[in-house]
Amino acid sequence: MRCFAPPFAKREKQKEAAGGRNGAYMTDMAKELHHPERDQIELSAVLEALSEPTRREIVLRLTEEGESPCQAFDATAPKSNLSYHYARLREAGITRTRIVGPYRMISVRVDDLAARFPGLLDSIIAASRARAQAG
Amino acid sequence: MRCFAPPFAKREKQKEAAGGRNGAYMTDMAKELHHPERDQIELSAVLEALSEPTRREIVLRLTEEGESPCQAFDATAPKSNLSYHYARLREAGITRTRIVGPYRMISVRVDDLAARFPGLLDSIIAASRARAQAG
DNA sequence: CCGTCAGTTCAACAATTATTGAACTCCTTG
DNA sequence: CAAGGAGTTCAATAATTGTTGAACTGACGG
Repeated sequence: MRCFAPPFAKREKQKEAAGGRNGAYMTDMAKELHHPERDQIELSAVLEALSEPTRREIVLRLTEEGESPCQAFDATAPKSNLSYHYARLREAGITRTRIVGPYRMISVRVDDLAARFPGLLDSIIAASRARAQAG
Repeated sequence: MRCFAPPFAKREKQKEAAGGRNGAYMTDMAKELHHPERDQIELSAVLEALSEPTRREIVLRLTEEGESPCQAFDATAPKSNLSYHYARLREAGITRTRIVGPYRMISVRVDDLAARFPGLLDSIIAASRARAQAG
């Protein structure tokens, strides 16, 4: 946690104009993201994460295309909404995200999920595919 | 919908005492409950319903013991909370409830779920069993 | 350094979920 | 009919989820 960032002179001006924010962002946007260990992946978190349609679509496409840049999903939803969904998927142990310069590559932890909950991801993917084809 | 129930004289008194409720319950508590048709069962609803631990426990026990009276789960949570969970399971198409006098028998729609999302319920049950044994 | 881009964080907001306890409805029995 | 039991409904509440847009951070190139 870096808490000694210098004052943002430019930001002070913008704050006055936008009239929105108090306090500074002091969050450390790390170069390595946290992922739960395989044995920490919880069934409830996985089921809940995958019950949401946007997140299920992301996972479906990732299983079809393999590791992809987050950018590949830009047309799916606004950036900040996607950030939220990526975080939910990652925290649930469903995806892995690695930082490559200004980009992020995201992939499904297929092996971990299969080891942890055999058949679960496959059945959800299959159901999603059937739905996508019928729709 | 029965809308011509007589005024509840006794209830009027209790309302004064309890100081809580306005208006009459006019909901028709039918003898037959609505269940979605097999092809109306939605993946999101199923995943979300089963992401909740109490509901998952109910379903797990039902698959082990077969159709059971709701009473069998009385120790799991308070009655009103159970009513809520039963309704969520039923609406999601996961369980079937039939009314037998003052009792309700509840069962899992195993065949429907298997037909609709092959392998899904099995993998969730298996994961829940593994968890129950480890816990 | 500045400007741009990729993606995140934040706060606000609306919607939804899960829980609670009292009142309710329906059924059964005496 | 009254009483009791099974289970539901209702309204209130707290917590959580999903969305939004502005501000932010870090990387990169000129």
